[in-house]
Amino acid sequence: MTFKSIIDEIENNLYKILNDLNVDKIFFSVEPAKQGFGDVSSNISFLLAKKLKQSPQEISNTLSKKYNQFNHTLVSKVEPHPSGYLNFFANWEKLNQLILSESNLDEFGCVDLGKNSTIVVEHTSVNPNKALHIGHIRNIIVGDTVSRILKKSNYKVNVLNYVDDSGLQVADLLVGFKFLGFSQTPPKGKKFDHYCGDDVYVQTTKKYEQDSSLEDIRKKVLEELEDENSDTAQLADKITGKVLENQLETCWNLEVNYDCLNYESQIIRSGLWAKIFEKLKEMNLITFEKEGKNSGCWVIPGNGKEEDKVLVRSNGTATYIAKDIPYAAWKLGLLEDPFNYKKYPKIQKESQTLWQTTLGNSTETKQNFAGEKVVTVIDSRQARLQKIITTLMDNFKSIEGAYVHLGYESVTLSGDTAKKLGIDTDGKQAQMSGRKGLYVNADSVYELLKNKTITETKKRNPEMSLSEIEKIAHQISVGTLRYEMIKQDLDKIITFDLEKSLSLEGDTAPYIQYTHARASRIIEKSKQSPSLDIDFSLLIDQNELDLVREIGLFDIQVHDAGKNLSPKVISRYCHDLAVAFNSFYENVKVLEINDIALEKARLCLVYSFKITLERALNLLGITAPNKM
RNA sequence: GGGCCUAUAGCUCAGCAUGGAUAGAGUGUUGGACUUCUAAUCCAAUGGUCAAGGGAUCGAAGCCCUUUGGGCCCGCCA
Repeated sequence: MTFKSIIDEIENNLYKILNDLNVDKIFFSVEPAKQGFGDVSSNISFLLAKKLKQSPQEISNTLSKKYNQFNHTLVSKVEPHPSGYLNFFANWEKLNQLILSESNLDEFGCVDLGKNSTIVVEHTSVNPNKALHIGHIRNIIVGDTVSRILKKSNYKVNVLNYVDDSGLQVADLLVGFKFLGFSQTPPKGKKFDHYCGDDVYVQTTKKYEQDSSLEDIRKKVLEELEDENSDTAQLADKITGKVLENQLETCWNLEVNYDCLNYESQIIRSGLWAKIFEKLKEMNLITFEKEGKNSGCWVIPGNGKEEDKVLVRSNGTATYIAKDIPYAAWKLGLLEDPFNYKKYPKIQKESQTLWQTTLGNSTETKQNFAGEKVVTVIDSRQARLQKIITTLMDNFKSIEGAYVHLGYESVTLSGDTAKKLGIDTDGKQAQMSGRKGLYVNADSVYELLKNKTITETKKRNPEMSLSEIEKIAHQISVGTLRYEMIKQDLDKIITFDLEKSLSLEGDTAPYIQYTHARASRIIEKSKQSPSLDIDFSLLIDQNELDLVREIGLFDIQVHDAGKNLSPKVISRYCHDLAVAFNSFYENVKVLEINDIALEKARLCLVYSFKITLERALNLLGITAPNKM
């Protein structure tokens, strides 16, 4: 049991008291208290004030007296506060034991939101024509972190990456290679994805402005892409395959894995669209326009003042959104699966198998990556389209809310950083643009961070081997980048600045990782080994109790994060844990205190902190070194 | 014109879902703490008409309405 046990005990008893007083059920709060107001607080008296025609303070008085008549093992004192709040003080000897014991279990922090059901998380989904930039990284890290939190919340999670390998952006790349004479070999030392994005794509799109005849070529290339046997499609497969591999390397380096890759080209060739189209017609969800501006088109009628959305053009071809509908339905398992599955040839971290769809034969057994629920991570500029898909899916599937669009605001570049990249915005932040070449590559951010952290680590550990320094620097760099991407709410724009965003101090991953290193060193240096066979009543210092309490809040935070699909909840929790530990570290000595029993008790607490922080950081995809 | 998001300390952000106590962090500035379990740390000072106005409430940063500033979206492009 965790801190939640004392909350549950109080809640139960308060309900019993209400019953005694013959008061209707009300929903009061019982929450961890603010600093200086005991350990747990309830607002129950405010809510009763009107009903009982008494002041909150009087009610708190009554309730605190009554509370003592009920069974309570975890509460040592109830105190009515003059403000009206009812404050509870914990029996820390018991709570210490409960929380510290529980924290040693592997399943500590697990909650049961999913009831072992299956959920799909789709994220990344970048056109395979360029390297990943810092904006894509927000999507990837949000998606990966949410996946990890959902796993901890007892969902079986299938992580998908949709590869847009047949759109305009790919066609543009092919125009560059086939007609503008770009070599298929990048300059020495440059990754192929960087070369495609930085050079071929940017320069090709620039040429469109100068030479309008290229537009026809582009159109032709796009058409040829549809025929999988054409030379163009074969070349596209080769090039997008290489870019995709480079992109995946970037993701894997950031500790992000996937379960399956879905290719847009295959969705199109699979015939899923025709099936969904029939279904939409049968269910009367779309209409054929006989007049007006959309004459001759199949449209999804807009709600109220919303514009109708064209699904099938008057020439019979399907629009962009028409590719997303079958994919959404496929993810929810609403369609017969037309795909076979084969293994992606490269190995992911922890040797997790990465599958990919194929329309050809496969010797592998059929896989199933559909879920009862689906979370699609796409930035909120696509909110309108996603809303249409969500509504359609609600019509298809009986469980309401089965399809969720998890939106987030974009990453922009600070005025300074944009200027460094050659665009003067008058100090204002700037939207990134792949076409204009205005972006910061994820790989280069990682490299910058790594060089910085190598220098810092060397400074502090001059005797350390280079390989060890590299390993630590990697952990800190990945941590820093990942933490930056999720520490604020999804609806806040992240303004990325090459200087400021790479800080290693303050509310950053290294701050948190550092507390882990401190804890590790204490454990390493102690002659005792951490154990639960200790006298729990020895932990009485406020700094100790605050730390125990913070550890005990883990499952409550996971529940919050999982329920609201909110990664930042966990990043804040990690930060709070670290703050509590630093405060403990400054004020409470563990080693050389000439009291073995006390050292053992504190060591148990330090160990408990260390493994809880590791588990919480693991939800963020961050590992903490033992030394740094 | 319609829709979505946003406004809290000089700057970057928590808190808002579920209204209640003294509105919290980081950063910045100023000062202090390393012969100590690692100073990527800690402590102190500084800093707020919670965008503005109205409403409902015993009580609003939070709920409702209006206004304003900022961002994004609204193609038979993807």
